[in-house]
Amino acid sequence: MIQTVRGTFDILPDEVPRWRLLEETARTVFRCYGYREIRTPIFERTELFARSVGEETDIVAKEMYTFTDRGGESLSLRPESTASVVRAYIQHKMWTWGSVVKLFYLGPHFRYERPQKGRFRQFHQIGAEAIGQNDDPAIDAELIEMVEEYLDRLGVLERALFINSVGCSQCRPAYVRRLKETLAGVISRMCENCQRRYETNPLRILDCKVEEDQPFIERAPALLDHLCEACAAHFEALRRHLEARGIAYQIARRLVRGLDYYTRTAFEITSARLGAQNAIAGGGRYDGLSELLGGPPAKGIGFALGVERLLLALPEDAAIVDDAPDLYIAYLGEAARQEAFRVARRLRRAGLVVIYDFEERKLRRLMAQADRAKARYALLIGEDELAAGRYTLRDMRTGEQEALSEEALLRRLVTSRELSASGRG
RNA sequence: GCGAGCAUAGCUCAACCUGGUCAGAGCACUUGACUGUGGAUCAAGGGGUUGCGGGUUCAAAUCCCGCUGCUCGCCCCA
Repeated sequence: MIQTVRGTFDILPDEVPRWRLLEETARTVFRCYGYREIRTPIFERTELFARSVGEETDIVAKEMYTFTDRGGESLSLRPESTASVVRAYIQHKMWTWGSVVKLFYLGPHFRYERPQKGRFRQFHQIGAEAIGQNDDPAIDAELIEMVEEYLDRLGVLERALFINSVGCSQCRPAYVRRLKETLAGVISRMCENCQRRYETNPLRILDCKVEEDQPFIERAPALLDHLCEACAAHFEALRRHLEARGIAYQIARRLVRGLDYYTRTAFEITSARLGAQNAIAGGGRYDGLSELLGGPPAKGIGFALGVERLLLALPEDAAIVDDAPDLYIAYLGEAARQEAFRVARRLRRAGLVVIYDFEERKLRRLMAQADRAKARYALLIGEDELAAGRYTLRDMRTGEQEALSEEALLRRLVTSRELSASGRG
């Protein structure tokens, strides 16, 4: 039997409503903040990710699905989307669109990782980017507010917002040197991972969770205390903006981001309901990424959110069955069968969800089918109905039945559908 | 890349430790009790080379080895 590839899965019809809820709520909320949807290709030139995400990062070094196409070009399935969006910003000269361009995206992304709870090889992200000449911290605060608003609307509980600043090209290199100097004498006593990070990505040492390493990390200088004046002012302003907006946050002095392009603002939203992979959303500022990709100077901030993880943190009752049929037609006999097909077509044209069985069965079985399909109404067409020119409509909730002409039937069903639609809100 | 756990009917599981009555149950499915009326009840039925391969044994779902897959954790990240 051929099965789904490791780390991938089918989203079956029963689960699709939950996915649609997340996607449609995102579109609704982000649009209110002036963000517009962009759809970039699923694969790009490998170079795009190598230059933006960073050659040395795990994502690029060992997690990308990279292949050579028939033209000999190295391409990669996207492991994230910020690089693509910035590429599009440059390619389509979006700086001419206005001072800050706000875009959002959603779709599948790919990383070759060992699957576990909340982590897959094909996974889905929803994200947004604000790119332009302006790096006003109010833009950062608004973006964070938007994510919080989105999660509030979905009812995601047990979550926390952490913020930090990772500095800029002015202050971070000096800090990293200072960090390495501080740890130089003790690094040999720290865990293997930290020894490796010391060489590849010293900032990540701050993230280490090994108990024995904590005393060393506690004594290490914090990036927040070594920001340049401009970065420090930016971070203070961000805090004031968040407070003015009534958004509760915690400062996580050890929060760093894994991708090379991040600068200044870094934030993360976690949920206690997830497991080891407890980050639902993460993001930050990436001033200078445009230049890195050969574009004009530009500032930017964005975030990405893991759909599979968000699903884990969603309330149980968020699943809504939105495709229950309006009508199940139970016909008896060949003549009634033809009549059923004709009536169904007319009702479907009016937007009603109409189903029937293709097999002849006893009426008892047909009614059971209607019940199981959760149809709102059942329509009976048999010899009596054909002779009278009126169909028997049964309300599956109350069991009440009445004989209706085709016109009356259409009116009744359309009205019923409108009522239930407005009732659901 | 590393570590641990688990693979029995469509689904959830039992039998495995202490090898040996045909591998069972619930749910789901089909049919009937109920000739044109659903949800309940009762009955009958279909569906498994116990993940794959090898070994031990008179005998393997059960014990041993290998492989594959899944899950969780490390790592990394959303």
